[in-house]
Amino acid sequence: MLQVAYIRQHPDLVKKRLAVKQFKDLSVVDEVIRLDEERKRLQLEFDTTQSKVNTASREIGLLMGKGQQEEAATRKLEVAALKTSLQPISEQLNIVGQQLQGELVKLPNLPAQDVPAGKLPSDNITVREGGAKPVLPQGAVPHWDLINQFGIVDFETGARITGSGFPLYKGKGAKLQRSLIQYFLDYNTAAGYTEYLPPLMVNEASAYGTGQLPDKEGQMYFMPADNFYLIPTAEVPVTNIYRDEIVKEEELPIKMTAYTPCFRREAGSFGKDVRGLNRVHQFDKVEIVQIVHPDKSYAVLEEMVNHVESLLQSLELPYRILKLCGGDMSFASALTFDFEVYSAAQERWLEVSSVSNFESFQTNRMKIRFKDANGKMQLAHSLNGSSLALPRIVACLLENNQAGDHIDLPAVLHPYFGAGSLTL
RNA sequence: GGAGACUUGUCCGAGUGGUUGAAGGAGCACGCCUGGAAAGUGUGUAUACGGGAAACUGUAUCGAGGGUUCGAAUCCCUCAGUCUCCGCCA
Repeated sequence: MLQVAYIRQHPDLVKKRLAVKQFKDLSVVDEVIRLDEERKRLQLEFDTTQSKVNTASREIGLLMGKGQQEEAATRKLEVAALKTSLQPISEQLNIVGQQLQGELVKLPNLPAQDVPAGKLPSDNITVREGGAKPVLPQGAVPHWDLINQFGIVDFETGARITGSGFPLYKGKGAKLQRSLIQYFLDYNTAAGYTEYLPPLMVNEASAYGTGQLPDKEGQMYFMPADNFYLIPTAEVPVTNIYRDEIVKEEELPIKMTAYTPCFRREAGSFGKDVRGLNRVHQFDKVEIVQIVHPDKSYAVLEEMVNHVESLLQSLELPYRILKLCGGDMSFASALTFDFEVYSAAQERWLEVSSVSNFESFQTNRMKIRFKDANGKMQLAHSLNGSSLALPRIVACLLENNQAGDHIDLPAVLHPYFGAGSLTL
């Protein structure tokens, strides 16, 4: 959530930046400013009247202490009158406060200065590429065929147990998942991230904190009996670890990593985009999250990008890093880098990670703050990234390394998988 | 699932209707003391939203939300959470 004070001070700048993010309804900004002024007016009125009530009440106490009952009774009437006049003010103040909040949550985060303008994924800028696209053997097939050949993921049975998009990993397929998770977590903890295993369901306040609510509730699975949401990413529970906390400045940066399954409803997709492991309702992911000093967040973003890049390099997959344009970025992000790996048999790029700086957008909602050197309260900045989402990594590993009767695995995975290749 | 206890500031902990934003302690900051440090000692130390050039000042906040009252951390109701005992259970 943007800070009202900032909007008030820089309305034109805010509008300009929102336009980069393809946010059309700029009247929201004016409405926020108007409601904020209205709120201040009412607040002042409420405070002055309440102040009179408080003073009178104190005096009544003193009078009664002195046994001057009659005078006390007179003053009570006075207070009653004040309170009657206070009622509509307080109601109005509440309404205006809610309206202001309602408008405020409509505004996405402002994109950073160097976010490219543009609406579509094609407007994203390729920052760099790495790894070489493999030359596949004759008769190479996409991963959904390999999965069947090797008997490692069973979509039909998963669909029977739950529904489509809920893969059932089996045998070496299940072990490959476990190997990847373990490797990713080890890689992250070696870089100083603290490992967490968080709850997989969150309450409303947590979903609101990271920006999933109020806007995108349709993307999450919801359990009405208990008012819980299944997490779409570990980002939600992990970032919320510090919700409503005032941390010590020297505790920053806080680096956290977690493996969780992720649940996404993702209605409305079809065709080859969703074939096989390309897009599923439940998948495994290892996430990294940092809570940092505002002055450092862009340096940390770069550090996280490098971290994920090295991880991809270690998997020996061809990849590219994109700087997302304003129109393709998420609601809460100020700057995002997407990582895609090249799926050689499908001949397409698949997104496997998204690393973002949210600046104070999430921490403002969650009230994650620290006291700076001057003793001033400041919002921390939050960042997160995938390292990595598994299904598409698996798709690429399978497709790019297929060798007839087996699939070669990158060296880093051998100790985890207990073998150098996946065989029939 | 049943019964009970509890939820106060960064932390511990007092406080059952009237200057209580909240005693006391710890921690932290600054100063004194010291060759330096520890100990000792003095002072300060919540957040949000307002007003004010500033000094300063108003309002709210003692798990959350309602209520009673001129006045609530203190009384009542609802909800959430923590702990203990019993039951059940991987």
